Amino acid sequence: MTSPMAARGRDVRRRLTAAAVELIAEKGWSAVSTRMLAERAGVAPGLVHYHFPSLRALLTEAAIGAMREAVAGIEPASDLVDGLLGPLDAYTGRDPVSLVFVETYLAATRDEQVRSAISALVAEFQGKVAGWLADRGVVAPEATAAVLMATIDGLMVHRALNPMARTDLRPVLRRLVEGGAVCGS
Amino acid sequence: MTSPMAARGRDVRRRLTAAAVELIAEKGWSAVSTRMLAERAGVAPGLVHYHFPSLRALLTEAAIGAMREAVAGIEPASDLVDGLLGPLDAYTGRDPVSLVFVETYLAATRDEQVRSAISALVAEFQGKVAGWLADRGVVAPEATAAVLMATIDGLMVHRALNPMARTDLRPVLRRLVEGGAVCGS
DNA sequence: ATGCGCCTTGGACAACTGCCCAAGGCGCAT
DNA sequence: ATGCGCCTTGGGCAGTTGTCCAAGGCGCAT
Repeated sequence: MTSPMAARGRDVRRRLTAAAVELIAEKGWSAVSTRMLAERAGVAPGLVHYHFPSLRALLTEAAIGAMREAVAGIEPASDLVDGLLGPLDAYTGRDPVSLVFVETYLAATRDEQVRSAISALVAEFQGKVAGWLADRGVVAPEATAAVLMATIDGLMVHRALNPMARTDLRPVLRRLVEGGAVCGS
Repeated sequence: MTSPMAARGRDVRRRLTAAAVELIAEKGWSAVSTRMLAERAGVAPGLVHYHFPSLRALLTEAAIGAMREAVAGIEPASDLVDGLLGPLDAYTGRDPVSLVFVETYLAATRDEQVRSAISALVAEFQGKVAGWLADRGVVAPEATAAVLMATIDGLMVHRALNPMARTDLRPVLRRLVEGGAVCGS
């Protein structure tokens, strides 16, 4: 199906996007350079522009791929707060995934292509969460999902500044999803 | 008290920090250059390193000053959600203030000096909000304040991607501060 | 008018940037 | 062994970067 050379090419592509995710987190989106990328991926500098049309295209593809992957692993649990905070525990605000999320949010502000891609990703996941909330009888599931997602992203950012115990926060977050249902019923 | 020359010097300093805030928002923290800054401030390039020891020092001072100023204007209202969302209405996620906040959060990840300054600023304001919450009988005021601040910052970021009506979100946010008090009483 | 401080200018420096390209390597069919 | 495609290399290009610095300007006391 594929020649050994083509397989090697695909491997280089993968190594470059992996290096991009690392470096976006470490240095920041606009501080990542082609030569940095090549060195981290263990390839020659010229390869970056052979496999990708531009540096921006590489960063965009890498970041969106990483975000899509991170979000794909989240499934509805019986306890929604625990289910959503579980992944959050792994994301300290200083890990690559958290930082790539925030860096990409900011990049979206300055690049329409990134903005539309991220916007779609967030909207899709938010819709999924809204569905889970609706199943549980939470009122205003759409708005609640929007607030819940924003809170999680905000907590990731704030935790990088000032690590806080997730356990203390859990009962407060529960108000978001229970306040509308339990309290009113 | 001050000579005309010294006054001129102070004016240049102010123009440079103002330009820094604009450019951090427009281009991103690490994409701001000395010459960009000088041009925007209307001064010669060499002046940047006369008035500031380094580019990083200028960006840090400018960003922290802008954040301190933005936070200083927030006072407790009778309705806390309205009081905190009022300023949020002005911050669309694409205005200089919102972007400087997020950019500086990320810069704090890579610069210990920025991190400690921002951490103190956030902690101080969070403590103030926790006090307001405690006055209103909200349970777990500290944790609630932490979640509330994170939610507001998260909403700023998400609104830049996908503008959403603030009015729809307000009742959901109210659960955060009322769930603990009203529901239980 | 001489000297002192502070502010300002514009250019120099080496290092780095994104992007491009001639030259070569490799696997494979002919 | 010859040719074809894809992948790879390293260097070149023009432009930008942070930082520094000699030279000059200005207000003011002497």
